[in-house]
Amino acid sequence: MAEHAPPASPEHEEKLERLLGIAAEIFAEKGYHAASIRDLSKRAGVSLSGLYYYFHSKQELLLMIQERSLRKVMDELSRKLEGVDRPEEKLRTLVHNHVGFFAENMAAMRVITHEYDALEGECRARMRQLRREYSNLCQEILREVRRFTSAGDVAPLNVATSALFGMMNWIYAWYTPGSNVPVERLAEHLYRLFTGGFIGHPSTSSAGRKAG
Amino acid sequence: MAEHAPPASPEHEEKLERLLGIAAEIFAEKGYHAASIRDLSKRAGVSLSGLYYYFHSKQELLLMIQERSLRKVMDELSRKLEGVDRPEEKLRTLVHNHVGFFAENMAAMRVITHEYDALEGECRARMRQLRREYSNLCQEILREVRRFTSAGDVAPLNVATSALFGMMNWIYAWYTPGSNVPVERLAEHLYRLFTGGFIGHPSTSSAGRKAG
DNA sequence: GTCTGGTTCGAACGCTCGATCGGTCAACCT
DNA sequence: AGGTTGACCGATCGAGCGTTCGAACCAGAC
Repeated sequence: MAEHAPPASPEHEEKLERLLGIAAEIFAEKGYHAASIRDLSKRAGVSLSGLYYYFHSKQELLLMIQERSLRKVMDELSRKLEGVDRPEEKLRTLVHNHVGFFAENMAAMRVITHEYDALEGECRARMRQLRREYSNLCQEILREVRRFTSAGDVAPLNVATSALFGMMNWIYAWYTPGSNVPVERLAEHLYRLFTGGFIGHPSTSSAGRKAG
Repeated sequence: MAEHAPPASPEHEEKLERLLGIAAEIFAEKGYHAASIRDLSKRAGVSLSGLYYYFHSKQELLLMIQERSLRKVMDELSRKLEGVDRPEEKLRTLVHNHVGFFAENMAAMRVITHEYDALEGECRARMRQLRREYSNLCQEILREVRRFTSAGDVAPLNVATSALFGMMNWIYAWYTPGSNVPVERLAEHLYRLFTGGFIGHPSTSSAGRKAG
């Protein structure tokens, strides 16, 4: 192993990022197993064997796409959470960050949610760890929200967490960015649906801004 | 076409159902493209070519799994909805039916939600139609709920519908039947989360049963 | 016994896939 | 000028894929 160690030169990293982006698009379109390295070769304008200079295997390519993207989501969330104290506002930040990143980076996010099972062995373990971290962070925020509001035990925390991720991740199945529902509005809708529910409760809650 | 028309004899149908069940399991485990007809051949104890007596192609096999399963869900829902008048109860019935069928038929439901894009051309169109019917039914129920309750315009109906399906369909990513959360309880949790939200509203709603 | 038709099978075809290997070529260092 | 190295490529390998085809099996009817 370590046959061709990543030189990490800026140009190298730049081209790698470009390849990962194109690969994410292809994986998102056709699915990991149906997509071929030859597809990537054609669309990127790089020879088949030339691609293997940037990754060891198709598996590693998939892992890099997922790991880098999810890390970006988590890093940006951490940054945005600095200075935020109110639990409900933390939750709101998480939803907006997730949905926003999702809409702006549809291909990669689709690969994360849809091709997780395509990872094998060590690769799967690495992503499982990262996903768990993210999920735990979300669950802890929910715990705070519950403690600091009148939230009863409508559902166990893990069920609520999964439900929230379900709402957010299902976006890829129906939402097309640039539709009549802008991203920020969509995020706010999902946030309110989750906290207040479809029927909603009288007043409470944060932003009074509504109007359409 | 119509080379070997389905004789529809009881034994034929029975064996076909068995094959579809096993195929659903394999597709659910490895994904449509990663799974091979040879896998099905081995697990079913039928020769490779013998399988093609029951379907014309891998595509048709996938279509049959999805179409039959979703139709079952919809038929059973229609049956359960007979005699139900209150909109909220209709919604509750839909959620319980969907989640219940999901948990009891995990493989097929996973194939429906996860391998829809693996369908091509005519097959995709057929399933799109069926999915649209189901989704529309759900959306109409939500419309009724909104009209007959104090439900404000927390979110557009299509967003709410998609959010609900997201919550329900995401189950396959985390829930294992027979865990510490029984299916009926899970369904009720999701129903309440969706209608009342995570923070919830004072009283309202149906079943007063809570306790843990 | 033999005919018939639904059912099953072994063997093979053509194709695409992920991955490898030896080689080329410009850029840089000494 | 000679040598090293990072970046890239054409050709190819072996494996597995979906699908086909003709032959065999095996009830029950005659």
